[in-house]
Amino acid sequence: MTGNKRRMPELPEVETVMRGLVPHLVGRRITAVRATVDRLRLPVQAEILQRFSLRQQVVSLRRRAKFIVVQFGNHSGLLLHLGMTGAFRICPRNEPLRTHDRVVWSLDDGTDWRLTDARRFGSVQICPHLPPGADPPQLAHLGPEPLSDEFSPQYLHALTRGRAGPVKNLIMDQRRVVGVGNIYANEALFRARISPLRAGRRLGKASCIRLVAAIKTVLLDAIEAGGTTISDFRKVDGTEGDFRVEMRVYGKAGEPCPRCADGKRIRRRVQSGRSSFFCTGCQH
DNA sequence: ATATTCCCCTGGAAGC
DNA sequence: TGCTTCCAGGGGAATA
Repeated sequence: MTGNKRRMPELPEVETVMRGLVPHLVGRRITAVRATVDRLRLPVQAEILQRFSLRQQVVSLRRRAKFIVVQFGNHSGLLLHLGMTGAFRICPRNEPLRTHDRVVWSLDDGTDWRLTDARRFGSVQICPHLPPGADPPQLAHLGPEPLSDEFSPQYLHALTRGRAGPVKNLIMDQRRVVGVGNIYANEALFRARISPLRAGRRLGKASCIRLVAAIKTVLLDAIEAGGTTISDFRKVDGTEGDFRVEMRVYGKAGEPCPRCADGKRIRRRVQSGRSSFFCTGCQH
């Protein structure tokens, strides 16, 4: 079965990780950088990474989609992605490297900031020219943030017009709206009582209102739940925050629907190579 | 143009 | 027990 004991870093997790890093990184200066691999999902350009981050001071951090942007003081910065298994850790500089430590930034307070990523689906990119607050050019194609006012029922309705493809693919398309991964796409569609198989063009205005609200709610709930673990993150002992947002359908194939009175079973179906979980009784 | 498939990678679960 | 196979998913390239 599709268990998810370990939560993938979706938008709420990335937001929480970013917030947890702030007190450790902002104001710090980078004294050394090294990589233990040539590439993650993308090549890790160690020399360029060195050239642009050495002696730089971290001014701020922000999240865009599932990326973390680290702003340096000289209009440069880092663009980071955790992929499927990535995590950051702050630890003493003399701590031995762990198996999956991929990139290590040494900081001027004697600590190391390390990216650990077993499956190497993450990425570390340098942004040589990054004005404060600007989006790195690598992110130019991204759609609006799901929690912004720009992501409205009107917006969703407009972009579903003429779409034959399933609505689930649509809300996971980063060009339309960012940050909705497979897990929360399933959960949001369940909350909105919309089948993941439904064609985009068959979404009426009422459905768009429900779906936009469901996406925002499920993400906000998860951020709130993650927020309670930020103190854990700050313990810096490598333990991961455990999100306690209750999944209602994801990974629950065969279990009774938590909403249908007759207890119809949750179905699993593969859509574009990703598992969809839904109830045929209450999602249409 | 849109819609779908494939690939990167590893560890844990399931199967034999 | 131990080996093999399957499977998970983000994102972007490739393909139809």
